Amino acid sequence: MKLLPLVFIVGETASGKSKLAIDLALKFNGEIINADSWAVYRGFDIGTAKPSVEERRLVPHHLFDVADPLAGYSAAIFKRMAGECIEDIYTRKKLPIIVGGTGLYIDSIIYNYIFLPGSNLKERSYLETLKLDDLKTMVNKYGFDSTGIDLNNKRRVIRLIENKGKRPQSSPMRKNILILGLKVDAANLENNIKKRVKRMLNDGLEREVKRLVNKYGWDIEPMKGIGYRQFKDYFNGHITYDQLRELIISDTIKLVKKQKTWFKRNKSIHWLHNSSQSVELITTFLNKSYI
RNA sequence: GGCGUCGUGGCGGAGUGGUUACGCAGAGGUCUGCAAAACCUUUUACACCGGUUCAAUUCCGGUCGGCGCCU
Repeated sequence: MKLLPLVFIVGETASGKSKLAIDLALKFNGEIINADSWAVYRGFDIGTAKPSVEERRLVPHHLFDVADPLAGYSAAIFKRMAGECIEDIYTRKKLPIIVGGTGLYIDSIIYNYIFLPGSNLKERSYLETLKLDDLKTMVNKYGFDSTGIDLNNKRRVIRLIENKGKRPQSSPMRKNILILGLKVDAANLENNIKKRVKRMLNDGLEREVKRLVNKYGWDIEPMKGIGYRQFKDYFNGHITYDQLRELIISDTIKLVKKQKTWFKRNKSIHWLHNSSQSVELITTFLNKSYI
């Protein structure tokens, strides 16, 4: 059985993925699936640069606002939901376009990751209280195979214990996919990020953060994101508004570097330099596929 | 002008007569239920000149610069 065609648009923050996705969805009768780990949270709108109401009216957008900030989210949940969306879009004879900058989420679909069961909250919070050395001792005691596990990384060791030594699975790259990558050169990127952050602040990011903090406090996971956590010091008076803005900008640049590192290793990405290229690539791709 | 004090890599900040402290930033990388996370590797220095010493960033003298006090 041949898999139906699937298009990905990946790349770093502020590279223009969302806009390209809308253009392509309009042109190729597509629907957009979000693969950004922060835009899934309800209420986290401005800081995550979610598409506007008008944009969402133009093209169906999926997997935005699907997570309760208190409940959290994960790559495994994303993979399941995205799978459902993809099937759903196929039944409508439309083209799914997965768009996002979270490498792990993208890979979970490309390589069909089979995640192991989630963690037990009680066990997790207990394991988190232990020191890394104790966790390692535990691994040895139970005889779990730690080959390939980063034993300096507490989270990985905890996962190994939770999984009782079992390892997750993956498959070779999914067939019949097209991965488009958006890249911006360093000088422009920094400029884009500066503009983007200024825009967010003008659009009322401060109000949004204030509202979210009042509702959830600082400790929930999505509050630790860029454009949110930096406000804590600002509200406390430890930094000025200018410092706040610069901090958000530099943290965004750091994020972009990590995103680049992730996508660099996927040799199947077609890196684009202009949007017309993407139209040609998809046209060719769809001619070889069938819906 | 005199006395004292300080002068460490992009920034912050230890320390020593003879193995690069360290943190941040920078560079590279890992990545399967927190991934905008977590973790790993790594570049850059001891203001300048002279002296003592087998050996000086570390001791001594001077120069320059910062800071403080005094006249």
